[in-house]
Amino acid sequence: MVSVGRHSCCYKQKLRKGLWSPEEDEKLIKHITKFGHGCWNSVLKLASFNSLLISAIIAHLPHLLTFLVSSGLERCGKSCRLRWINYLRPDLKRGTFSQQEEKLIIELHVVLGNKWSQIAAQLPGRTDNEIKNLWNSSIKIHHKPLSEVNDDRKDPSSNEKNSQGSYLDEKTKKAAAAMASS
DNA sequence: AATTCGTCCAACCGCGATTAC
DNA sequence: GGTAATCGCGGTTGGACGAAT
Repeated sequence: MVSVGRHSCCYKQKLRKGLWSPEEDEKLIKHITKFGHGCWNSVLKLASFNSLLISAIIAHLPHLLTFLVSSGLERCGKSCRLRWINYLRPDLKRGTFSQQEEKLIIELHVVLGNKWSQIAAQLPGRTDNEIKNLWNSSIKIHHKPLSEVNDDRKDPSSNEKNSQGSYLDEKTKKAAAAMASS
């Protein structure tokens, strides 16, 4: 079985790697707006198809060559998926995490461990990658037992601990526990 | 002003799970 | 049922950038 860590298409074709350019972002957004984001490999396949179509057209329109070729998305589906999820999705919040969000992450981590995608599911507008980065860069270093964290971060204006000494509401806690057990 | 160091974050890699043929 | 392709996740890396020297 071929290792799929790096898609076979990435070996067969000379696909781009590294940082995304604004043009590539625009191309990906356009594609997803048009075709949706259910099948990530279609991004590449359709982009390739478009390239073929475009090639036929530009054979007669040489002056359009530069623009049309540059519009091809030479990325594998996996890379496109990641870019969309972590950066281009319209519902992303971006910006710094609030104290409330940090507390929630810490508490969810106690229940879920390194299940970043499940933690991210409890934080609308945040990605698993963002949360993972936050954890690895700051929270992990200063991580203390939850009781100490609560003492340190107590903010009377916004958050009241519930009866369990937790900032998680019961609904969220139940959801987290259910996910952890399943 | 130049260099080194540390931090942050976007993106890649490898793997397991799932789906398609 | 077996194999290949695809998806999604978590771990890790590398580069950009600011702070310190």
